[in-house]
Amino acid sequence: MTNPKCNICGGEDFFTDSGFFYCAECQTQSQDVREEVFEDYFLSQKGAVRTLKKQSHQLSSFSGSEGLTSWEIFNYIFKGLVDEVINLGASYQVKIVSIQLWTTYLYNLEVAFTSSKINRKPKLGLNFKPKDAEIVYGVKRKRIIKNSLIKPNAKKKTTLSSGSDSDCTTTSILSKRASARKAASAKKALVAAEYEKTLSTSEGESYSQDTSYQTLESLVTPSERSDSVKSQRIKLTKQAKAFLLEARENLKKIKKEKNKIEYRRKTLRKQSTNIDNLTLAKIVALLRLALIFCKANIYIGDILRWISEGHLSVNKCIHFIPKDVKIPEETYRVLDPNSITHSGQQITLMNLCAALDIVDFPIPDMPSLAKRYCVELQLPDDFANIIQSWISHTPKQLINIETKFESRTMAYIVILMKMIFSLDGISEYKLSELAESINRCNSLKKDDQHLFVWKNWAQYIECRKAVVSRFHQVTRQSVYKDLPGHNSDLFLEHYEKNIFTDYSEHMKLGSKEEWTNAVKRTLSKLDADKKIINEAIQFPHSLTPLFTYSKFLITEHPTKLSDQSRKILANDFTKTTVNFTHYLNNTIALNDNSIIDIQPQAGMANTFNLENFTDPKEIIEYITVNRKSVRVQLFTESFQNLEKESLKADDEELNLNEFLDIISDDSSDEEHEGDDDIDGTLLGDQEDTPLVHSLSSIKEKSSLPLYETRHCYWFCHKKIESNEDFNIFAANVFPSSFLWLLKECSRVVGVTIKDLYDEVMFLIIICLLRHQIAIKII
DNA sequence: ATTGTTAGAAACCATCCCAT
DNA sequence: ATGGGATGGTTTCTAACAAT
Repeated sequence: MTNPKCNICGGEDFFTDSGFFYCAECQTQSQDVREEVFEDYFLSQKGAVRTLKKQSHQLSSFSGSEGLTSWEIFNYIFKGLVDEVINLGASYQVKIVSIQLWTTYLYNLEVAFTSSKINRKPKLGLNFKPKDAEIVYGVKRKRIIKNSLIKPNAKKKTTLSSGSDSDCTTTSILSKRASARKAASAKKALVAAEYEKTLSTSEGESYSQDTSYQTLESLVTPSERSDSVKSQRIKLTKQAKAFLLEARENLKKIKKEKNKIEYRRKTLRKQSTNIDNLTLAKIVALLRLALIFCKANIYIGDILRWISEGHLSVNKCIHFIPKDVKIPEETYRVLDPNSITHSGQQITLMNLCAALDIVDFPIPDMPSLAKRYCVELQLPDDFANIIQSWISHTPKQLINIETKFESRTMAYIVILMKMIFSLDGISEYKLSELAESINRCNSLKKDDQHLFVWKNWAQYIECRKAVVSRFHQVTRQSVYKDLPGHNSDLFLEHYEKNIFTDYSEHMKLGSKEEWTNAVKRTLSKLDADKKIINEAIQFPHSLTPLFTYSKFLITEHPTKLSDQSRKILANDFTKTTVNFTHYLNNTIALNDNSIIDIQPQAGMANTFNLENFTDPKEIIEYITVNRKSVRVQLFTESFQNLEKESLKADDEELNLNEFLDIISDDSSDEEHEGDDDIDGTLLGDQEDTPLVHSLSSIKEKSSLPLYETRHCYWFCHKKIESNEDFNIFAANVFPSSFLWLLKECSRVVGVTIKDLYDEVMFLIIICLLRHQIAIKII
């Protein structure tokens, strides 16, 4: 490689600080160098990495057979993922930002880029892999495992008695596994006397005799004379040392040997999820962080979906690593992709920011995300516009790194849907009828925009799910997870391509491989007789999966769809409008001079006003969710009015509870009035309205009610900790339409309905009430 | 005094290996 | 072969703190 030159002064010497490259001459930070180094770092592994990491060390005479350290393996993977995500539409900038994050992260781990002057060896964390220790410090793996920290007295005894290398007995706190096993057996053999003995010595003046303490402090690796490579001390990171020191103090206080073992086990276990412990999940979090900094319109949900669809090969990340490299089994552990989840990524992301001292970051473009969700859900354009302007009027201080942008954005959509349609299980269907009637009339006039019909839309969404999941395994899994699948072709095809990784080269056995092969054989056999119904269809990657896939199917494979589903999917709801009030105070003149009179009505939401549940305790029993009380409130005023009133009433923030009480009092009167009227008019009208497209049915002066649902907003506020409890609560309390919408929206985002509803509550309480941000609907 | 938030502990899950 | 241990991860509970 040719040495990069500084743009400013042409110097060729660079030093690193905190993962950034600076020209040695003029001290300017260099982006170019960074990039080149990145390429080298990533591409010519052997040379660049080791040079950067431990340039002048004798150990650099590695041969390929030595294997790679875990960092190098993750380096390949990270590089591979970054490339893939760029292919999927992210800007090239992601690569550059990735370098910065990666180097900073490694710097934090004290692995690389720690100093420009001295070439330090990578330090090891608590959960280091024996292979890393071997490569970097020449410590034999066996040796590490043999001399384990967890091992209690049994070990001490033997080492002490063996005498000679009592002070270089080692340790790795790390090989807990083997050691604990030994500890268990040692326990039996060992006995109380032994324990008394050590106790007395350790309580005594000198700890130096206690091997475990020594290990904690000196962390020396054994020198095996027979070794050609001179073994060295293993150096641990600051955090690791601090942890060990603390553990030492705490261990002093613990009397029983059994408890000591337990303590060691527990405290070490905690370290496994530490951000310092590099795992696949953290690589994905780094990738997401890079995307945030690049303002890419790619979010956790997209990454997870792409992973499951195979566009991001996290599931088979082994392919990123050169064929001839043998991966130690311990490293395989941390390559397990199965446990990467949305909430976990969110937490990891926050931890990562904390670890890297990231406090400032660009705010994602939530309006465009909202637009995207609206496209995916095929919501009307004017609906999307309202959402976008609403979001852009939300105060920025409500957003920080902990914000779950995706859920938050979707929460706006849920709330607005609820304001318009009330979603109490009744109003939305009444509105659908009204809309259909109006549409029927308008269809004669060409230019008029059609109204959004809730129930048709719901039908469309359901149909789309069903159709796509016939051909797309991932969709099938996410949508009909609980239903038994009956398309083994689809499953096998997906499995072959995206899930199965051949571990046999790297892993001992086994059992998993045999098992999966057996299942695959069986499945293949099942289908052998049948003729193949669906050839595998390759779907394009997309940020709006269901929308894109359904369009893809319609255009590319129309013959595979039934007429009816084609018809339903042909609907275009984005061109409809939710502007019901447009028709308010208007009458629609029909061709034959008959007239539909639209009468505004009070909202219908009171039908779900929990009259049945006025006493919170009843609810608790009813929904069998225990613990805290349920607070349910009902709104019947528009938010605009709320704002004015509350501003008038008090300059300071109004107590939320009082506020709610006032409102609900006001509400009850109005509602009841409206209720009766509505039922009367509506039923009468409904009977007369045939499904057929017929004007004659609409008599002169017939009237249709228009429900101004936004004047009548309800919500339930309940703090429920666990997902399961929340599901029970939701199933019992929420109207079915609302629950359905919640489920759909949360699926689009990729979170649980509880996560989404938490954000909905946050928006309502914090944004709307406390900050008094009114939304003007329509 | 009561409530809401929060970090951290504990419980739980799935996977794999090894010693028995 | 089999159960127990280690591991990385997720979810739920809890106790301490903060805010009313």
